[in-house]
Amino acid sequence: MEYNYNAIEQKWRNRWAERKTYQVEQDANKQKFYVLDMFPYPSGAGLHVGHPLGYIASDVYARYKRLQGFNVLHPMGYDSFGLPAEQYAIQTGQHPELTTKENIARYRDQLDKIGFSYDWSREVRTSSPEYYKWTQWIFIELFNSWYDKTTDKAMPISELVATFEKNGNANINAVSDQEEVFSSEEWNNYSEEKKEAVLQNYRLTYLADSWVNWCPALGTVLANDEVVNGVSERGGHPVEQKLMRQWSMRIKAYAERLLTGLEGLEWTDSIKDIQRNWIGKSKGASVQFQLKDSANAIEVFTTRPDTIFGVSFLVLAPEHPLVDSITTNENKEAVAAYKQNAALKSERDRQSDVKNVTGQITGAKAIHPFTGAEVDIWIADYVLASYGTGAVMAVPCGDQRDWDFATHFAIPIKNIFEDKDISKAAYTEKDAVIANSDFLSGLEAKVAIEKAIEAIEQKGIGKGKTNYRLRDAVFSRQRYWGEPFPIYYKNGLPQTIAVEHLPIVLPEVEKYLPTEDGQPPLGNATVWAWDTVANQVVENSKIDHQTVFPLELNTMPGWAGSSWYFLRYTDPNNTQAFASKEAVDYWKNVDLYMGGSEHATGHLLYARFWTKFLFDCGYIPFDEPFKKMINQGMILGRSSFVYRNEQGKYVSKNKLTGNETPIHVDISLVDNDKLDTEGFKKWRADFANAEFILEDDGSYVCGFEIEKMSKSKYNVQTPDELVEKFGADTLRCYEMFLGPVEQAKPWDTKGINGVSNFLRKLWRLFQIDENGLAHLSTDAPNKESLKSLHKTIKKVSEDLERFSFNTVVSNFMICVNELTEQKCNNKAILEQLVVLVSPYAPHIAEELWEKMGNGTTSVTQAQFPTFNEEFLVESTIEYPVSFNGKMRFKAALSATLSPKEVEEIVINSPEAA
RNA sequence: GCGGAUGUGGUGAAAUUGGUAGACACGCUAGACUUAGGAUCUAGUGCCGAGAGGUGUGCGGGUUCGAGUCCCUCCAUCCGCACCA
Repeated sequence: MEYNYNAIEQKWRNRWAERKTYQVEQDANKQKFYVLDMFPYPSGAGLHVGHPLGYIASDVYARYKRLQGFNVLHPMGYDSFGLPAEQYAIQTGQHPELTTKENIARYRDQLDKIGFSYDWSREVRTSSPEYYKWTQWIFIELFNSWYDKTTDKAMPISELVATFEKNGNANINAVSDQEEVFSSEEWNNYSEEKKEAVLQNYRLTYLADSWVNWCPALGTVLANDEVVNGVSERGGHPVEQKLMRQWSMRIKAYAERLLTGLEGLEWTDSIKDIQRNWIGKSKGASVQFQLKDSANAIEVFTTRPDTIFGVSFLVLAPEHPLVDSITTNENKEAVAAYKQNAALKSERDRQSDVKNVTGQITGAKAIHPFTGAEVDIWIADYVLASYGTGAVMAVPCGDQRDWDFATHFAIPIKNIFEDKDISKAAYTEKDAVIANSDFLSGLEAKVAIEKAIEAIEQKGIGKGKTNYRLRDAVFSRQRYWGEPFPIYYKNGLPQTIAVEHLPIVLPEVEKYLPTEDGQPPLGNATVWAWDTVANQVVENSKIDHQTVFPLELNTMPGWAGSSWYFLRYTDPNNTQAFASKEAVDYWKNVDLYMGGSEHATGHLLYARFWTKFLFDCGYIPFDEPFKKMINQGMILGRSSFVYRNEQGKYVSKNKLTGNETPIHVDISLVDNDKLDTEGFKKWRADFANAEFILEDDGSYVCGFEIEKMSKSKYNVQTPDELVEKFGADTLRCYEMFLGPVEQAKPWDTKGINGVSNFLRKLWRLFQIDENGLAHLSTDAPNKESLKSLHKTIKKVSEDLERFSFNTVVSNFMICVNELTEQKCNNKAILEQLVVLVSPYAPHIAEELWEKMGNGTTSVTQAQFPTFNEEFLVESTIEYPVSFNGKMRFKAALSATLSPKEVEEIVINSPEAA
């Protein structure tokens, strides 16, 4: 009987659903294993062949772990808040919820066809109120917490308030923006507004006026990771700096723990490095420079306190708060002009202008703390207001930027390094011996740094300090399709809404655009006020600022819901908590996380932050969300092009003259680079009367390019057609066979026949007759077949353990080829082979499993075969190696021996003795 | 500029610890069979050479009995960061 994959796959899809084969429950007797895919945003384009690559790999692994007896949690859901649905709503008026639902249905349909072993009873959607209720709850928890540096964890804000009432804030060691020190009396006499303003400096999520990345085209602010090269990540629109009152997350509080936590993670070095880089820790010192004509001092941050005797001027960021007050009269105009110029420059201009040295002297002078010399104070936009203290001590001999600046403005450069030439460039290595530096002279830089910090601290003008480049993350978005904040405003002060009244459900609006006076889209809602008596959302008209108050108009960013979703899967329908204690204690964190590396500085950092926070609060027993991560590479599309010339004719590739414009053409109209010209004419109205300049053989040859798959490039390969044509099992094996999952590669179906053949050969081994019966031998298996099988078991388990998904398929092929050649139809052998193959090709495995007489059980309940070395040993070859004039024997390292075994053979060889 | 990764046939790629480089598959060549198929089977296929043989993992060195693998220099490609003091 032929291998009819369509019928078989249909049959098992239904059975799995009926039997709830992949539903898992907590089971204290079984060890858990949590395999998770990054959940997708359900876009209108549907799933393309790139999506399933990671999903298939993780599904293979989940199935493998299940066969090993683990209780495997393998869920799926949707990151369903997002921009495209909202933009579609703006254009068409269709509610984003509707669009999202339709897209999810399509995704689900596509996913089901590929045979994933997801437990769909645990599906989560970030846009469902039952889910975002708990996103809102976490927000409130953050609002009600502050970071205590002494205990190095988040603590309840109520304890902080209690301390303020008793002792003021003098002994509080917090991560905060609070600079003012107050006593308990002062605190107790503060107004409510003042108290809240102070608390905002401590809360882990807070409202503050801050410089944010404002994207006028998108009409919203963006987090740093959403801005790439000065333009928005989505859409590539320009981004400018704007001072706005926004919610922020005090992620900086976790900078050090986010850094050290990386060490224990099995992530790739490159992702860890990207995060390290993003956090950007640097050690150094802060030093105060007293102003000559004022009581004020300028605090600078430096990583090279050892070079302090090389300071020849100070530079402030143009936005530095002291600039205006210190500038001398004769420089006022020039400084103001420089400041204005700097403010007008966009991020992008500033970046492209790096090589251009600019600056302006303020006329003010500071006193060098050790030499007492007067040093000029400049402003320049190479100093960033948002890093360190917004001021630097310039050491031109040791810093290239300072050197460039000094050279440009003809400022004398003092050399404080022994035997180093600084006439052409600064000497920036940390290996020089310091000279001309009083008590630091003669010391090596490393020693000098410590000595300098000591001296600075002794003088009381600064201290050793660590700085992080990581900024607090802006948490407000001026959008409709996101989580509403559980916040209302009383006298302008933010108030939280108690968890029992959550969720605060997204209100209906007539327009999804911002309001005319620039308010976020929720400003269009007419039922968007909070009644503190009835504890519900009521009409805006009822706002009286006594019992009914306005609600927050911003919504949360896309990363809010995705920062904790892995926790929700452990207990997705809980209405009393984000997840029960028992559930998170049992399932714990994700053992294997599969997803793209593009989330390195976004989702992956924020999820780690929230996990650490929830850990601090005692809600979860771990402080890292994802233990092991694999980053699947992007599958690229192969776009096809037609070329239109100036006369409007379409020119075939080999007839091009160079003056034609390439136009993307739908890849479904192209076969083997040849265009279906009739189909092309029908494709779009403007091509209906297309005229062609063809090849000599009368065909039209298209050009191609490897690009990211996207709807607009008409190069999207959906998995559906391949499932239809070859079957899901073939698609699964083929995607794994393509190469290492981590690697980006263009999609290409050339090799799919080979994989398809493999499954057919596997089918044929079972000699299934016209009545669908397998003809297998129950005799004792022969040695040769046992060897083939066990060689494969060994290889496959080793390869799966090291996540080498592609080589596994090759080993299956070798095994099937060998068994075919051996004419093996032994039941005991083939049964184990079926189990072995089932993670890759679950449908055919189930069918064969059934045909072997295991009708009542599923192959998913089988045991993963164990490797028995006794079937392999005789396959080793020994060969002589000439070594130091003696002859020795060493075993050839065929795949069948472990290093230990090889060692033994070397020792036991008579010649070696 | 800094940090990370990668570099192997016509193609996708294997080679886990330094031990027969190119497994497995695509493609290609020749043949067999046929109900002519995107079917199956057989043989061949790194490069040079008729052959014996030589040569070969981005370039150039080094360590080693032995290097795709370890070390150094350089080159190329990709990714991340980028006036971060």
